[in-house]
Amino acid sequence: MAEDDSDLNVTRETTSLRQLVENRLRSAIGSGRFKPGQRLIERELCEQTGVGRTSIREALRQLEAEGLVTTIPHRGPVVSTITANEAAQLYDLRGLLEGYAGRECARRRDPAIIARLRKQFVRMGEVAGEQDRSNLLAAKTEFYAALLEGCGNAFVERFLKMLLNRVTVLRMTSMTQANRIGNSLSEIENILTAIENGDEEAAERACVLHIRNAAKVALEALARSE
Amino acid sequence: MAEDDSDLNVTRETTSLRQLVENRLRSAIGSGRFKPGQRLIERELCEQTGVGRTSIREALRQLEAEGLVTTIPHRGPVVSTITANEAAQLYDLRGLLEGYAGRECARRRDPAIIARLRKQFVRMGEVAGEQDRSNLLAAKTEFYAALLEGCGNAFVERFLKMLLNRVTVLRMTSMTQANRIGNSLSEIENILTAIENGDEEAAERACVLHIRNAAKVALEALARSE
DNA sequence: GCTTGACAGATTGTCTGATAAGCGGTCAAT
DNA sequence: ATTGACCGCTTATCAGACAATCTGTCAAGC
Repeated sequence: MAEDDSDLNVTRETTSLRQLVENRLRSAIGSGRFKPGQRLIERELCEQTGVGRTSIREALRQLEAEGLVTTIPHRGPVVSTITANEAAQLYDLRGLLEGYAGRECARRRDPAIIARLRKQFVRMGEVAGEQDRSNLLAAKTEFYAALLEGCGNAFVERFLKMLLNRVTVLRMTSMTQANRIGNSLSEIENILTAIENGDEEAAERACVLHIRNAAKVALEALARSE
Repeated sequence: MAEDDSDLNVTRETTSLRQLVENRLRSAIGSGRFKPGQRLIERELCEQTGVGRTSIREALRQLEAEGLVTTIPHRGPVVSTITANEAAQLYDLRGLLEGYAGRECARRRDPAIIARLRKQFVRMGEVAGEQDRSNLLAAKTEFYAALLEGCGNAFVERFLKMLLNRVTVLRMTSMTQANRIGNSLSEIENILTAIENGDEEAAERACVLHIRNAAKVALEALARSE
């Protein structure tokens, strides 16, 4: 267990092609470059990425397992769509898991995690006024990442990451992040202070409330768009 | 929505080969035919299943995404092992999710689900005395399946299925199902009656308690085996 | 004896090309 | 308007090939 900070751990960046493709596709879907419902034709992906069909197909299988794409037999993969009903379930579960994560963060009070959370919160405040929302979104993403890692449960972390990917796609469907993102700042502050104070109950409640509010906005927008 | 029970919905049996392979491998792992830590060599799997490498590999990618196998670069896939620490996290999350499932079952009180639960519970009682535990295990599996479906949340259902698969592998690691399975009958009865009564709190508590007890036994056995 | 370096075998990672099968749309015939 | 045959597109799956890389071994050197 002799791990000092002089990190010799060389994690090779040369990941497998499949892995790269997987990440590329994931972010392409998350960013809206591939829209929900859109067909993803293997041959086209081959041309666009420059890799063989093998790697494309295997990457697609993983995304399929994550629920990000749905494969229709003999028709091919499409970017997963989501119904209002499923979206509600998604947010329900997210609330449950993120509540757990918040609670655990508050219980553990890992200084490193808290520092990361606070840093991102501060950054959110700084960039909240900007026209371009991408900085704010980035800070928020980082905040969540810290929250997930902080809960100390790899399974929760993994599942929440999956759910977040799906939520991102949902945003693409219903085009609803701009207004909401500002309002949620105070909610996030509540989460942060509860964690800093080690108040498990409050942290859980704050997380759940935060997700509930997000869910409300998203579901309304989704209903409107149908 | 005119769906009567004369079900014309012909869902093709002829699933894809990849799907079949995936299920085969999953159950081979779940049944202990492939043991944790064991290497799974593609070519051997090809010979054993009689399908090409493509299908094998794609099936492996899905199992990898589920966490059931771990692929070591340029070395190949192995059946995932699990540390005591991870196992504790696994059970924590399972408690959380199954608690939710129990609560939701109690809230919804779907008669069809309740009937299934009760049926399996009765069956458990009938076969509890048998020397061969497989009937009991089957009933328990069915009971869980009904509980998961009954919660009405596809995401919860899916995640819990993943976790259950991992737990099954864990059993293979620590060889500990025989004694426990009998003791849990009364716990299961508590779950069932709480759901039948529509008592959400009690259902959640009963589920969580059930998992906690299961976790304790499993973790002790796991610790002993290390 | 222990470390180092080189070598060989095993296995995956990836590509290519080929064939069969299934889905969806078109279009003529009834 | 419905039916049925036809056709193109795309996947599903296979076989074979080659490079990259991991692992273990074994001899050489200190």
